[in-house]
Amino acid sequence: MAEIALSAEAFRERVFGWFDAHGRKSLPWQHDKTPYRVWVSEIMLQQTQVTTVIPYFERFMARFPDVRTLADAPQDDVLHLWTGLGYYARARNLHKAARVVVGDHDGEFPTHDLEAMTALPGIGRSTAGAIVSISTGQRAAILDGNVKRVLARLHAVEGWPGRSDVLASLWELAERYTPERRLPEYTQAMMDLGAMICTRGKPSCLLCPFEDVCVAHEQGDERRYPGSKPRRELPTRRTQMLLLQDDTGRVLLEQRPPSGLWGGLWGFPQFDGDSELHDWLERRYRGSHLGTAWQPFIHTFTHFRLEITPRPARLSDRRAATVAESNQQWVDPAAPANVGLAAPVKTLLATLAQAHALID
DNA sequence: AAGCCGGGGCT
DNA sequence: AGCCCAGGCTT
Repeated sequence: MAEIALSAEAFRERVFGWFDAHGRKSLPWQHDKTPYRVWVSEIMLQQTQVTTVIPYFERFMARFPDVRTLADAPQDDVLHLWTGLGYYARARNLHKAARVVVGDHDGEFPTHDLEAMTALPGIGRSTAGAIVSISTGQRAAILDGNVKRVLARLHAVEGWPGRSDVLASLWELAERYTPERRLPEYTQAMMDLGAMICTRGKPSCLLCPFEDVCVAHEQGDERRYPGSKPRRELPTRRTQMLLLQDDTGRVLLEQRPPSGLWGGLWGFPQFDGDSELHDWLERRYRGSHLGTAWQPFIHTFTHFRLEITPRPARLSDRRAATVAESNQQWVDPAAPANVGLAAPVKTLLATLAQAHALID
């Protein structure tokens, strides 16, 4: 992490200056900022964008105007108003937490006690900080996705925030900058900066109050921060592709199912293993001669690697080639019909066209 | 530490 | 068609 040429106090002053001029001040949960309303909004906003949340929040408040109403309601009613928002554990936890607040805290959120707040189902460290700072003005830090992005770029914090050391650095910065006054404004401002200026893809650095001190901006590489999740090693699947030729050199293609991998494209008959291949060949093209397998090769997708073993084979019976089902066709490898071909299939056809004479 | 939850918006 | 989003919980 790099330090910046700006004191914590100077940082706050710029945050407030920017918020007063440009921050959001009229979202539905920004008036009547009771712990209850702020809580519901924060839970709804977890992993969910503001514009999506607004109508849900309005309906929820109309039906459950306070924590006791919510606690008294059947869970089905709560889930009903959550339908379409996703992450339904949020709704179940919300309902549970309402009952805890009513049962254990006399209907009042324990906003004087961050630990008691985080003990409520569905409220972690950041959400607790948001509820407390926004609804009571007490000093409490937040570190949601927006603030992570702002701070990671400002200080060029390396690494993926899923790592505990990176997260600890970001929390340290969050705590450092959190002011003593105007907590509701500060908290909202930091989230607004992340959502409106320091956006993930194309940040508006020209409009940012920290354009002159931001280390990521100085590096000209804002998108490098926060570090992205390290890609897991891709799993490898294996498949065999049957290159079945008739005695004129034409090869059999089948159309794949309309959806899924290579949906609707044409490819060679594919098999997971030898026995499936043998069974199929025996049943459909009895007496065909299966040649020596070609060298397997790898085709990479976004989410897995496919090891393809080409299996050349030759029809014994010339008449079989004249019979093709509707999802099959015999094509000349040198001039395949004008249909969609998956990349490795296209490659194999080209190879086949060249190596034609070698296949027996 | 990693997987999971989920619909919607964005590129 | 992925990737990401005002995270937190479970394993």
